Amino acid sequence: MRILLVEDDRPLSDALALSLKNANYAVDCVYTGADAMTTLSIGQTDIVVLDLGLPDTDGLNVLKSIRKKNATLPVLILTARDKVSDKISGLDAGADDYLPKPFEIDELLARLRVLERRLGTASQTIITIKNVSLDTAHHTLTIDNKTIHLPRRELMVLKALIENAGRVLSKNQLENKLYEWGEEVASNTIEVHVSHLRKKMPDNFIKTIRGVGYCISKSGE
Amino acid sequence: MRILLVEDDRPLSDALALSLKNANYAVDCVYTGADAMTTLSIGQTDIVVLDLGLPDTDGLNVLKSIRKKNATLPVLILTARDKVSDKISGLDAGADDYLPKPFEIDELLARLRVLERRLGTASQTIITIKNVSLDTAHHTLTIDNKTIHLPRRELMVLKALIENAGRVLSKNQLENKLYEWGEEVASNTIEVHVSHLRKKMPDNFIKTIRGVGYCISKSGE
DNA sequence: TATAGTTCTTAAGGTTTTCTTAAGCTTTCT
DNA sequence: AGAAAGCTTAAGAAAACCTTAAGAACTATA
Repeated sequence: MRILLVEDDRPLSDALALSLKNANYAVDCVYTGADAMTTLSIGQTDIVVLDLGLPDTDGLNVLKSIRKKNATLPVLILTARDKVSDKISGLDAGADDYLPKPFEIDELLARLRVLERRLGTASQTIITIKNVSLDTAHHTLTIDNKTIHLPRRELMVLKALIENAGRVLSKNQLENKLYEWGEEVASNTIEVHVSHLRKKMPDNFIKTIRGVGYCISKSGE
Repeated sequence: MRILLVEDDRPLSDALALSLKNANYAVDCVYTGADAMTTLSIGQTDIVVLDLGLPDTDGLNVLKSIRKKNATLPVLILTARDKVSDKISGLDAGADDYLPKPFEIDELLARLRVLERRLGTASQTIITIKNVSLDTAHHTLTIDNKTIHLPRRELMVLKALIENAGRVLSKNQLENKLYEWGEEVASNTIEVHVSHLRKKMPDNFIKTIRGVGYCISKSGE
């Protein structure tokens, strides 16, 4: 799950980014509305966390631009303004949620989970397909009542595939879910992780679609 | 657009219903969780506005029942509880939004609009786990009927973990529970405390989940 | 206020796990 | 058969975590 964090206050941005990373999100930080739009045009963002008090433009304008191009991308607004009227205009401009500062990071995380869940990419902590269930909080995979531990990256790959069950994800898309900017990887890492995963999972659970990518079918078969 | 309003306080319910009707919603009013479920089974409801303080059951249970039957029906929670933890448990139980009382009707309406738009597209003093029990009031730890003294910080770590048994707490979260503002710590303190704690506790009582944090399972194993 | 006894934080070094890379092998398609 | 794509494996590098010990910072007591 990849989050675009638009927050001009560096210390706050850094702290948030850290917490988000700890919660296993990939985070791209930008500090201006213009940069936000540029990043969004690349199309890798799953959720936007947007501070309204930006230096270059009013955050609300950024929000409106986002909405013009993408009607469904989840946007969570973050702001010091706490008048009810601000809230209302934010929500009406197309935000999916609104969190007034100061807030507790745990609440932000909870609200993000709501947005994530809504993405269809059901991201409760436990995701189940057939006899396989993945506990993303405890990093464990349970198959037929046997529980094993999964390392971070393998978990991320499996999670992405399960969340998108029925759809094919290319290696590139998977890489984008695993790695942030400037952290790109230049080898067959994904293949390796998939290989490791397969050893731990039922046969043929992760299918390869040659020339396209990987896929887990919704029914598990 | 048809709203199910679940609110047991008659005057409030009447007032809300009126405002909602003025805002062009169809409103079904019920005053108990049981009635709510009955109404929902008819399947005409678009959005649920749910008060958590109901006479017959805890609103959270109603919410969970709703979620079992319908994963996507938008639910907005309304409640007097305003602790962040309440919010989080509400959101995690499947609510789409959360509005603490008292609120302004206009904000409720704005939040309803968001949901609408989307439609288009431990508190006990003594906690015991297995042979370990922690008396949070007296700051003592008892293992197999032997009482052990714990230094303050170790106790805080253990308490946090035990109170959240079954959940994984990151080092960061633990730090947040231990240190106040301006008291932040810049080293591996948590690791050290955990290390010390482990010497005093049953083997494998505190598990580490690499890349995530620490966890004590509810059963102790 | 001095002193002794705890307790806390840091930091360094050691251990274990996890990640990436790269090379060679296998499958699939033309 | 040959080429391209994918799979597997192993090894070194990197990251995360654990342990220990030393000194700083408390606390209690005289």
